[in-house]
Amino acid sequence: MNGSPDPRLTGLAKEFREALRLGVYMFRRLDPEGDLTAAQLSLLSMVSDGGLRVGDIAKNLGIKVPSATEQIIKLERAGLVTRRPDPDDSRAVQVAITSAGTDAVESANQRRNAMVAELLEDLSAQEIEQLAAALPVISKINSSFQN
Amino acid sequence: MNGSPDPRLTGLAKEFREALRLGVYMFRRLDPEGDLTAAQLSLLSMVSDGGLRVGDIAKNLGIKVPSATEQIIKLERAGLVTRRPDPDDSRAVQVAITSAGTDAVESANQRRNAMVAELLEDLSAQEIEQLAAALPVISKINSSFQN
DNA sequence: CCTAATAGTTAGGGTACCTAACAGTCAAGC
DNA sequence: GCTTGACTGTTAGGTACCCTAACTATTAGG
Repeated sequence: MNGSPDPRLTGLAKEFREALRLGVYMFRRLDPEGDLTAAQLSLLSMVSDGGLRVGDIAKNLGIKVPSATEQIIKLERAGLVTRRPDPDDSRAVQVAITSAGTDAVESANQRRNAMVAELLEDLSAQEIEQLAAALPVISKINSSFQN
Repeated sequence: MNGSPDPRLTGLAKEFREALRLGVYMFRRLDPEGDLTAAQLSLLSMVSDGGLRVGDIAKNLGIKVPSATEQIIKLERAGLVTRRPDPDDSRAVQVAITSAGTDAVESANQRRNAMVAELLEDLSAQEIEQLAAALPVISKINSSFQN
């Protein structure tokens, strides 16, 4: 917005970007084979709490609508979600999870969470505290970036 | 290593995975157009402190050797790195940054750091503290995952 | 030497994004 | 009521970045 960056913030920004980069690789390697991909799991988790429209899914995932459509069609072909026109607005499409989808999310999340939990076991109590405290901050930064 | 996950860690693991997912999208969207891509910048930053072999680059980036070769060739074509056989081992290839590469890293980092710094400006002092404290923990988790 | 291990490259393939162009539906104003 | 413009998705075509498998070249051990 303005043009005068605080030098201290710039240093933190650099570290933060480095952590993000590491996170990208970590996230990628968290993908067990023969399972849902990370992108599919993210989408499926999102609709598991209730049906959503394609546009909302795209917005929440931070991707464009055509990319969301593509993923949704794949999941539909796999029998994990259903697509039907929104009764209130025939332009829109409601995406809902199937019971097979629920099962898939369940087991995929469980497996990945176990993988991560195992990594967290090596942390000290203080480190766990520090990590837990920072996660909401990261979410906040992300949502302010959505604009 | 064992089979009894601490339920508290599992909860944190879930939140952490979600933060990672957000981080992935954030990192990607940090890519200004007409600039280096995130992957290219990561690689280029890595060799900017001194020449490295292809295999080392791949290992540090957490990708396979052919993927590294591909990126390196692109960067070479763009005049940002040079490739030459390692004098001590003709099988190996030394990758070094050029002055144009150094300039590109410099400006790309500066631009991205400024973007992130701007996001950080919206945080409270406490949130900044919390974020700063967690970054080393994230790095630690990542390096323990490399194994 | 000859064989096994090591370092990269090439070839072929897949996922997940993107923009641009399109079709269908809704809503507002004349 | 019909047209116009805004909105919701889908289709088409393209790109970035990663992978495995197969190959070449070099090194090192027996």
